[in-house]
Amino acid sequence: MTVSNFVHGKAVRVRTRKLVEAAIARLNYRPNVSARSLRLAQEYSVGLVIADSDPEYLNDPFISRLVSGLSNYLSSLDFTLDVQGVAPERFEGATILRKVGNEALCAILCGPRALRKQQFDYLGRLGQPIIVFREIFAPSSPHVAIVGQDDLSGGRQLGEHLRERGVRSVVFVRPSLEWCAVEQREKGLRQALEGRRNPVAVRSVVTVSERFNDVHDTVTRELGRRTPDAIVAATDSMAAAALKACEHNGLRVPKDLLVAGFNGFDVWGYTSPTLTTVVSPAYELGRIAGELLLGRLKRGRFPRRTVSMPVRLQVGQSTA
Amino acid sequence: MTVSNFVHGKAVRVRTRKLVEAAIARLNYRPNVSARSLRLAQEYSVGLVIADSDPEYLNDPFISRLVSGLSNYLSSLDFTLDVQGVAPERFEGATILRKVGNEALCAILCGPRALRKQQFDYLGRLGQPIIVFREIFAPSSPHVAIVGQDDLSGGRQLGEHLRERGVRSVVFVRPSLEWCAVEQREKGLRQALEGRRNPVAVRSVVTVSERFNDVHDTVTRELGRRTPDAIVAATDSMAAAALKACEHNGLRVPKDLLVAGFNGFDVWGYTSPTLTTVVSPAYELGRIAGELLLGRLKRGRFPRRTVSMPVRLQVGQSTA
DNA sequence: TTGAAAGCGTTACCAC
DNA sequence: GTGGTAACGCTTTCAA
Repeated sequence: MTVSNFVHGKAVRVRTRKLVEAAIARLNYRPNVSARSLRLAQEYSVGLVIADSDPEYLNDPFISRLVSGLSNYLSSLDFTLDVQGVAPERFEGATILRKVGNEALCAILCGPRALRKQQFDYLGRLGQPIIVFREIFAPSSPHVAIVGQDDLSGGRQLGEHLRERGVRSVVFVRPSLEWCAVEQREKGLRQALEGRRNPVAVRSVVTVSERFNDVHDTVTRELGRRTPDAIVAATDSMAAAALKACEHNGLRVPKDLLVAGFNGFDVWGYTSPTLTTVVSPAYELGRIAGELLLGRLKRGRFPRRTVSMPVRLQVGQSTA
Repeated sequence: MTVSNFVHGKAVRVRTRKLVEAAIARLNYRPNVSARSLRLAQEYSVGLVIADSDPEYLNDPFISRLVSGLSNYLSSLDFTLDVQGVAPERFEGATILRKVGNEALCAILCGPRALRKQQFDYLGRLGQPIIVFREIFAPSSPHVAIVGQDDLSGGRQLGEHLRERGVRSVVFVRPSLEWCAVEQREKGLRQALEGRRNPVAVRSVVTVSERFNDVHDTVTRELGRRTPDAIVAATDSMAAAALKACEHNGLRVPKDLLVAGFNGFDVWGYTSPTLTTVVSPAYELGRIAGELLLGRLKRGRFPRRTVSMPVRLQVGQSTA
């Protein structure tokens, strides 16, 4: 009865249509997605698994922008986004991966490279279309594509900039939890600063977490040893904390030393002085992943297996 | 065959188990969630619809924390979170509401009160367990519960604080998009400042959006007219932009005027001076909503129909 | 301990 | 234009 109507606008006599509509209203009828999915073998949903030990994983401004971009694109095609954050150690057991309830998956990995590799290979074996964000491994399975940004170049751009500013020593501040993007940023930074005729010394300092207090404490301790010409932090939030630590230690930025970060979302503008940063197209990354994934579902293969978006140096007052 | 095994650890002969395990590995078998859901009439997933005209709706630090709290709690009970952001005008058409693919729903509403009321009533008619965040309407349907925080008290606390600081005129900066929380904050602020023997003048100023530049411009324009004793912004991000506008206009905070915001997540600490703010338990709100919703699914009713979490004034340098 | 059968709500197909 | 039937993959029940 309802069926005939719901064959999606098939020709129906006016009287019948009225009848059906009345019944729908009366019974408060809404189609059951599970039954539909089962019958059609389509799920209309994409899963997103985020390996992050921080329970507030969505606070990361990069991740929240990426998720917005992805979710909005999916929404526009009537797909839903199924999110789950999971501690890196418990990645493989994640419910979102164990059940086939999503037609496709996206993943954001972190942790030591070996662990990430393991997670990456595990994803490849699932046999579902999958997009992994910001990863360096080459897609091994045809089901897997990688969407990222050129963090290596970002690091280099910032390195070149500092070199032009005449910096002779740099401290790079990064969180203990390993992220592929951070590794690349550091690598690019070192390439621009160390490997030349006039090498600039780069020293890495690890903070317990990305939280304000941890970064603030670590940088304060570091400044107690010796004041570098510049501090580069893995993210703008961390750079903001470093800035505060400088202020707290009576150092003026950019007069006594320079400070810079990465991402360029909001934080860079809140601080005094405003931060020099490398702008990430996080929202775009999410949207592109959505496009690739739905294209893959429709046409059966990825047009490209890796996408790398450009990043852009944005000079602020902190390195002026 | 596989069935017997998957009756979830029912007694199985060792040889059979091995056989089944081998088959699972060989076929790369994963149970189909749709079929399972259909059979059991359970979905193992909760939907979250966020009415926000900003496509980057998840960037809002309140929302991202709330979603983290909700999603983590759901994860811990093997539930999934299905997110969709939708423009307030198109709320009722949202895919996430039209299909029964989630056992329960959460909603964050915004926009003019009348529109919100309409959305609220629409949700009540869906007949599914639903939690609405930060809303003032009383739950009409037994399916609906409300989880919020005491923004009215937050506004009052901040108002009292400013009064103690001897403030005589206050500008309240809020975004043009109406949020229930912002209304309450303003109301509380006015209660503390206006309705007394020595009333303090409160003037509301509306910004196009919550974005840095919009707030910065609006506040700069406002400062051109007359400098109030204090600026209170609807959120810390907006307060940070206001702070920058003051700085830009050669005004020193807190010497020339005071500035304060709401939420107390991160931004308050990035600025110079650090911001006075009212701390929101956003992560907790998400977690509590998860508890209520899953409790409701299990036991058939909400133990409470409204929950209101306390907020706390945190004094920073900007009103010292 | 194993397996056969029924049924969840939907859609595709095919008679009427 | 309409409606009956089968099948999607799973779990429950019950008989072997």
